[in-house]
Amino acid sequence: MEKKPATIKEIANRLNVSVSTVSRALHDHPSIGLRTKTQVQKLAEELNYEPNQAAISFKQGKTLTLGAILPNLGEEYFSMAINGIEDVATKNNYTVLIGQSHDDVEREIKIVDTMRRHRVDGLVVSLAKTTKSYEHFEQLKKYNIPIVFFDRVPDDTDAYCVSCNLENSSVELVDWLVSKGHKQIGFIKGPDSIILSQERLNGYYKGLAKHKLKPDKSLVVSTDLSKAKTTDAIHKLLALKSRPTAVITFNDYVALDAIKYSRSQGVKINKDIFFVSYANLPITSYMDEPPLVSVEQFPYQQAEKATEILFQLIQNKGLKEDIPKKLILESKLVVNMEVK
Amino acid sequence: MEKKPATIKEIANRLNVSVSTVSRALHDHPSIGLRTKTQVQKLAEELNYEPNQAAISFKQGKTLTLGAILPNLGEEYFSMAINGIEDVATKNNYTVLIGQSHDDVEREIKIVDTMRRHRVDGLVVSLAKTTKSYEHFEQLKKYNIPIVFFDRVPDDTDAYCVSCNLENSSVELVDWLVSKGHKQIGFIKGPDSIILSQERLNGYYKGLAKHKLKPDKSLVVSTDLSKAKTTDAIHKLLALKSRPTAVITFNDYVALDAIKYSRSQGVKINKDIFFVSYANLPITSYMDEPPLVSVEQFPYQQAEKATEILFQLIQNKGLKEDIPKKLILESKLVVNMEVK
DNA sequence: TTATAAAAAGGAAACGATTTCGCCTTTGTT
DNA sequence: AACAAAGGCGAAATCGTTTCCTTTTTATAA
Repeated sequence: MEKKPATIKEIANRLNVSVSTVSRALHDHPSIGLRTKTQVQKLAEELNYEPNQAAISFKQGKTLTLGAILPNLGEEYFSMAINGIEDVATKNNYTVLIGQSHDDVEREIKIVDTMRRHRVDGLVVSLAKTTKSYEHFEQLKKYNIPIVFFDRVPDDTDAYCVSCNLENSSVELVDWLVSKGHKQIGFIKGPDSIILSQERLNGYYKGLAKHKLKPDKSLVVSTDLSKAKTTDAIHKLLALKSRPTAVITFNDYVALDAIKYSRSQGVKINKDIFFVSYANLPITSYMDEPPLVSVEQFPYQQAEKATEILFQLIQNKGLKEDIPKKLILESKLVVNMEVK
Repeated sequence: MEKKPATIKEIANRLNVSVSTVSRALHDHPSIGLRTKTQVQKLAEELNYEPNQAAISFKQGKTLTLGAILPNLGEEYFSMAINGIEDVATKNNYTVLIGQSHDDVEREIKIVDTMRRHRVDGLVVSLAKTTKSYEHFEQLKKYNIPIVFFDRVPDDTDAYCVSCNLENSSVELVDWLVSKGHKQIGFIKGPDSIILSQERLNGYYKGLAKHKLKPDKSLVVSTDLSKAKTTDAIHKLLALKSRPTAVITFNDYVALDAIKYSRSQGVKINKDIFFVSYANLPITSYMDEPPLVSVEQFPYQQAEKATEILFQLIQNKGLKEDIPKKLILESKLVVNMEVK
């Protein structure tokens, strides 16, 4: 019971052949005779032989391991994303090493370090919301470890990124609200460090312009995504003399916090004030008063695409010219049918 | 830019010392003189030397990698658990290889295989709900890969397990309901393959007995945790001539599905029927009508403990006698304060 | 000084698998 | 019958580190 796993050497000894023969036999190499081949394979089976992945990784300089660095798996958005990563990895016979930054740059840096030491073959990353400098990722180039970012992508033209275009659907969000008769549309903005915060805002302004509504600074408030700041933000909107009749929130979590606070202030949700949002998370289906409309950002697909691109990078160690640096998926407006 | 990472050999050559000296210098070995030591360390710094983890893993037969096999990270319960695993792993300088079974045994088996090939040093596992045979885990003993299960643990006296005692709090759940005047208490049971399903039920019966309420088979219905089956289950309860005034559900997700369906049937939640549950997930805090009481099962702590035990097993390759096979944490009744 | 111990450093094997090169048999061709 | 081609296999290098065992150098005591 305490015996070590069988090695090629052992098989070789027992059969009185060389290790090279065993290795080749196990790989179905043409230069090994049928007799020896079957003999070897049979014994390997019997001895329960498993190639030592660590040895192979070492020899080949490939670990068959991918790193995934995400802000927080507790957010459904990212747990959906990890599924995309895992699925593609599995298809390619890879495993996934995980690291959560918990939206903390320091932690992110440490994780990158660990991943590098473990010599992962590549990295799929969604940035912490506080990440502003990308040095820790730059380093990896020296080690030839390719990276693909998704969703929370860096502001770096040279990086491979997969993200969702939110501007168009932000405009559509305004379209939809206007079509329902709204003229005072509030906007809860996310942190500037997240690039897509700006994209959402741009769409919002474009949408207003499209409908000849003039933008009103007081209708735009910010949150760092914490419950406290979100509450502050919605509080400001509620306190306005001309209260908005609809509010676009950064994402579903922000929407939920905002909705909760609003309700506590006696606001009738989706009546006095309509809430619309981004992400379209499954958990909102459990809500009694979910955001009426949410922009689906396809986290699974984003992560899936990102991982596929990563594999291209891993394989095409040479010609990377034909791999697009920026892949932009289109987001999609989803109207919650159950409501109304 | 295309140069390979620096190796010990390179450092040795440049300084005209042997590789063994470099290796020892980097490890602060006493038999290396201060002069050489600092020289080596300085050059290592300059060359940006990083030990090749793959080589070390290979040499030492340790990968500094842990496997975590969980049903589904999309469930908040397990994403909280993975945090516990990751935190302990990080503290021990380990990384976590992840695998989601998605509650499918076949997938679970494949993941175990992959993990074994990658020669993880140990495994933290929460079983798929359909897992009934544990052969795929048994095998790992041959490879000396220790396993610790948590929450969804096997029915195997020989396995290391960390779980929560739910019987006591199930009794308390009944206590609480009875104290609120309930006499007709429904129970939505989970699948038998999950051991804790039975424990919950036992507690329920004990609780009834304690208060001299006689058990009524028709008040106990089952779900496989899918939305459809849960809906079936709650439907049966609602159809009873003597409807329950309170329902104990398998977990928060089941509660949410049941609540949703009940509401659609015109039931006034936590008025006509009170819902209580297990898990106490953060997402329920977003609900307007969450389960009134939920049994906190401390997923983070369970996973944390499990991982700590795993490290003991990894380290004490010899004397495992003093490590408890079954660690049982106590669950805790949490009354949702915001409601009522 | 010399003998001897302690300190510092080097040599080399080992870990498990892959792979290049080359050797020795067959077998086939003319 | 002679020689080439191909089939089947082995030896050895290699990947980067660690570690046991020597060897050399330096310091200390006799």
